[in-house]
Amino acid sequence: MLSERRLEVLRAIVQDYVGTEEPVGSKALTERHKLGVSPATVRNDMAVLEDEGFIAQPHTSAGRIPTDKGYRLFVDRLAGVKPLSTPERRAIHNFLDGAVDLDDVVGRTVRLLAQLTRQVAIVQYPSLTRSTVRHVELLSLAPARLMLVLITDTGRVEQRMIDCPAPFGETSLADLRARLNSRVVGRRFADVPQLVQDLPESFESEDRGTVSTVLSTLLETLVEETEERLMIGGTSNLTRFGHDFPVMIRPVLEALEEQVVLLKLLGEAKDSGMTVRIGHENAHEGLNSTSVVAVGYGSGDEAVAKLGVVGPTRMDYPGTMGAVRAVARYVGQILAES
Amino acid sequence: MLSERRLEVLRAIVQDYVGTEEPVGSKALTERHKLGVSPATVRNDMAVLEDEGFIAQPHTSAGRIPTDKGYRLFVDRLAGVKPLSTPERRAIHNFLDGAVDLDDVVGRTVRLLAQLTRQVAIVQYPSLTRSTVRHVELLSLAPARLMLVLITDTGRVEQRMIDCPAPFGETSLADLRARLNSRVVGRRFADVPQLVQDLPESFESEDRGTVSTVLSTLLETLVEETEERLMIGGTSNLTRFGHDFPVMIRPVLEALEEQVVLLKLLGEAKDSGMTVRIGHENAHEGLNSTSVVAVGYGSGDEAVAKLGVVGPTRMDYPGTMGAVRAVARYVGQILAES
DNA sequence: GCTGGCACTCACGATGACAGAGTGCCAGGA
DNA sequence: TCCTGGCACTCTGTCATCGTGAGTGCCAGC
Repeated sequence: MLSERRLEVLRAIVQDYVGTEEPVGSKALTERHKLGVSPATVRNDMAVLEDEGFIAQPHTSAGRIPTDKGYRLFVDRLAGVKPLSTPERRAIHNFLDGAVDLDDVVGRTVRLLAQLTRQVAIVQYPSLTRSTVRHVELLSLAPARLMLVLITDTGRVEQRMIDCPAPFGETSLADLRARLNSRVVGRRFADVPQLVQDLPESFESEDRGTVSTVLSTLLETLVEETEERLMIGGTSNLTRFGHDFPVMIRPVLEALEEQVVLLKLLGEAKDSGMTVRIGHENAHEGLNSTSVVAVGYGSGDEAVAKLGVVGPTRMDYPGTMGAVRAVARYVGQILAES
Repeated sequence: MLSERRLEVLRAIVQDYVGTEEPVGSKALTERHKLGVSPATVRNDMAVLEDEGFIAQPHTSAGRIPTDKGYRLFVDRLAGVKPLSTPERRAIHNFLDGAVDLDDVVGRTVRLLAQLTRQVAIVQYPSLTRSTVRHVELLSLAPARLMLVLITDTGRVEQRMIDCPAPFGETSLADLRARLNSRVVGRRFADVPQLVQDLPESFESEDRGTVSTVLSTLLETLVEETEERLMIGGTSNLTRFGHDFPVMIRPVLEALEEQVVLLKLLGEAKDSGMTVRIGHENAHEGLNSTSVVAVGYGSGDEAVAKLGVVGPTRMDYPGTMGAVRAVARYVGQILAES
């Protein structure tokens, strides 16, 4: 259907439009790109591309702009991932190497990503359930008050207060702590529920209530959707959205404030490989005029969480994808070292 | 200088302008408010108010709008703090009571405040240094790897990884943990440095290095400016900023992304009582056209942190102040209970 | 299947007229 | 001394008009 040249025309339109933010016409195209044909020919090609739904006119007698479908084709077939420049690569290292703490890593990553892509960055904390248990700690804060601390191999630390049904002695506490750890350390959090199921049975009846309470708090902490956390940054980049920006920006800001929406957004991304969702491909209505580029990251082969950026559909896809991928890889490395 | 009636005129101007977002003229004023005088008289009063710098004209033959100085006078002498309605009060309770966790409390507070005031909300986590030590925990994650966990009476939990210079035995660990806690529990974090100063001396020389490392990590965690954390929300309310909003919004978004700026902003607020900073009274340039309403909150008399909102200078001061104060009080209560 | 030419469309900017809101000032009255 | 009504003036915002230019679609010819 689409000859090589027509694809070339589409690519040129996307590139020009991303650069100039203005509808691009046939004449300008032939001037800026060596297509080897006349404007009239390009016009014919454009008419075809428009029929097929890849480009559109804001109004008669204006240039064309790519549609979501056009960007989709561009991303899938016409563009690669642009590798970062050496200075950019170095910037990533410099910026992330100073982190002292998982919060710090995530915070720096968000800022870095926002800066590199000049868009809104979202970084999910390593998911508990997909991580491995490094340690589980139980502290006694008051006679009938415990604190449960979960530590993952990715450096994430989660804590919960527990009000015990009955006072819990130091010996019982040490006992529970030891048994708990011997069962779960080194295992995946997702498997923890099974591994601790029968634990209350092995305790004296007076302690059994407390042990059950502790375990149920532990399990609650692991519930997906609840345990997910994320950080967001670079919202001021939304101001570069375009001329029609007052209209566009509000729903986007609103969507970005809803953790649930963002988590769903990242959740829709594939577990492996990069996911690009363009305009209306995003389920959330407020994000219908944005594109999301997301990718999983992790210390090993498996992704423990995702990160990505949100920007106007009119974005530099190759560059953005390159930055997102590079950052994700390096964050993975850092987590592996910690 | 300023007669009672002139102040009344200023109040009317502020109220109308806040409501309509449009310069207010003498005729409209006399119609909407029972000033008991004619437009011409109001015009004369306005001329005086303008001479004194309380109001200004965007251009000749337009109505007047209050200046920063005008708002200042309004806040100081013409308006009180508007108490919340019962439904609003109830909403605060309902919204905050479900929190399970300090993160949760802070998160809910931010959302609540943003919703009540329809502005950008900022909530600082309880400062470590101003809180009291509830517990200090040391965990051994690997032979030469410790985790330090600090727990405050306000429910804040902070953790740090520590790489020890030498392996550290379980006995030494228990010893250090016990001595540390016996010295600091119940004391203010600010006093901790003095209290632990001489601790390394009482340890065997082989452990002394590790003990020092632990202590220095502990002290680093307490450094002001570093230990401060905060959460922000309601940025989508910036879209209600006004017509000239594309220009205004960018610097504000940028400022809001800089934790340092925000911390300084809250830091400028008085420790007790409510602080209102109007327009140019804010040191940060990007916030020159915003006002900040901030107040300290705490579980007792003393403030452990601050919270507040950022909005256009053209804001409903009495209402905003009422909401900020009410939320701060209730958050204080919640912290005291936890 | 490509090209040049041509008529047509439409957004955008400049211009000018006009209405409306608001002001400042002044002279007269309480 | 202070308030008021009246009046001339200023300025913005809006609307209609018009010309320009970019861009299109179509067609006939190569």
